[in-house]
Amino acid sequence: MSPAAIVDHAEGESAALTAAADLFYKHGIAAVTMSEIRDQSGVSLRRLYTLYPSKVDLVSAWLRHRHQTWTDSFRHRVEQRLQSGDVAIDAIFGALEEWMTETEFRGCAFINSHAEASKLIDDHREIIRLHKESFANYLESLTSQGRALAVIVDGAIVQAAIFAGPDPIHHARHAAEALTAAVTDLQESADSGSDRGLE
Amino acid sequence: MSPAAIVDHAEGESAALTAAADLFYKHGIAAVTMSEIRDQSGVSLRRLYTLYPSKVDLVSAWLRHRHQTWTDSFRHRVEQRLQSGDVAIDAIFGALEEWMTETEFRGCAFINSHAEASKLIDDHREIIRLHKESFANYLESLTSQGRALAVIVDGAIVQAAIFAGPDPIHHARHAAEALTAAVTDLQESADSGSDRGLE
DNA sequence: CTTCTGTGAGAACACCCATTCTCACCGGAG
DNA sequence: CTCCGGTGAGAATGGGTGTTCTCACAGAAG
Repeated sequence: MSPAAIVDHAEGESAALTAAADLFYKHGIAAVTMSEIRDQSGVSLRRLYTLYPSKVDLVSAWLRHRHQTWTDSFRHRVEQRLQSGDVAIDAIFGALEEWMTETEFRGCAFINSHAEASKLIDDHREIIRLHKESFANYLESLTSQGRALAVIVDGAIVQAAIFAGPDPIHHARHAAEALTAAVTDLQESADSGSDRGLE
Repeated sequence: MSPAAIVDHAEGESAALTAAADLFYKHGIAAVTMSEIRDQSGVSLRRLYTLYPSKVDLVSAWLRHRHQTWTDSFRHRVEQRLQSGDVAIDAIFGALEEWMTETEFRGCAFINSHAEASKLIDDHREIIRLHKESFANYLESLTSQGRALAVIVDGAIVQAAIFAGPDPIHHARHAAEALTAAVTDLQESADSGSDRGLE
């Protein structure tokens, strides 16, 4: 039971999950075969099935893994911007835009998976709900109006996947600014928020 | 070539399309087999394939049909509310809420289809884009900020499909009101020009 | 009546895929 | 050295699916 043993046991696991993540995200769950995952990962079918007893288990592992990595990456980007002096809305939408302009961007893995309706097990639906719930909570910790902001962001993600351009995210940012500005107005006039170019 | 002949030629076509529409929307495209469409419609496989040479053609016909029927239904609901004196935002979100609370609601057929990525032909992607484009144009004819509103609405649809409750649509309406309120502020009071539907 | 066209019912075909199995092989244990 | 558990490569299995084909039949035309 040395540390090396643990590494040994996990051998190929990370390669398999990485390949699965790449393929599932790019092509959708149903369109990817176990053989393709073997080809891309170099992990044999036999080992694949000892690591994940069925494709369902692999999908499940992918969704959990995706939740972790995506959340980490997004929060990291947001926090970087916050430390650069960005206000919350700018940090959030800057991070989103950065993600959406990646060449591999194909929308939200969880929304996409949810659309493959009948093939999903209840287990998967639960992970999807939890991811969206977690994301909304995070936005809520950054701004008031977090739930409404989450709706806007999901709309932007979906439209960015359908139309390839940058318009959806700009419209979303515009809506988000109106949303938070309205609250700011209510919250006392305070200083005169000179509307920066909302572009 | 009497009118009866035309009817004869179309015999079963409507039944086939109705069944396909129901099944595709409920279960997703890939999950529905031609045999299931035959069983539910009563149209034999042979006739099915003379009407639609391949499943791809049937999917294509469904998307076009869905665009028509959904758009008609939505506009009808909106116009009813407008005539009842609702302001544009209330008419739009009232119509949406009515749709989303139907028991068969499973999100937007176009967003869902788009998520089944690799199985879609370019033809289908184009229909999906056109539908969203058309919808945004319609919102734009009803309110200023139509594009941003379209983003919010898509977010609400997606979240309503994931979470079953009414919260997403309420958050969306809240955001939409903030959006138009902000513009109204800028535009001074002014009167509301009632745009007739275009197209 | 016969002939021809088009149909329904369903078998047949030609794939594809998740999952399992075979078998030769390799490294460690005794 | 032999023995053995676990492995990779890939074939086999069992089931499913889009599409086509067979065949018997119904009805219009001659």
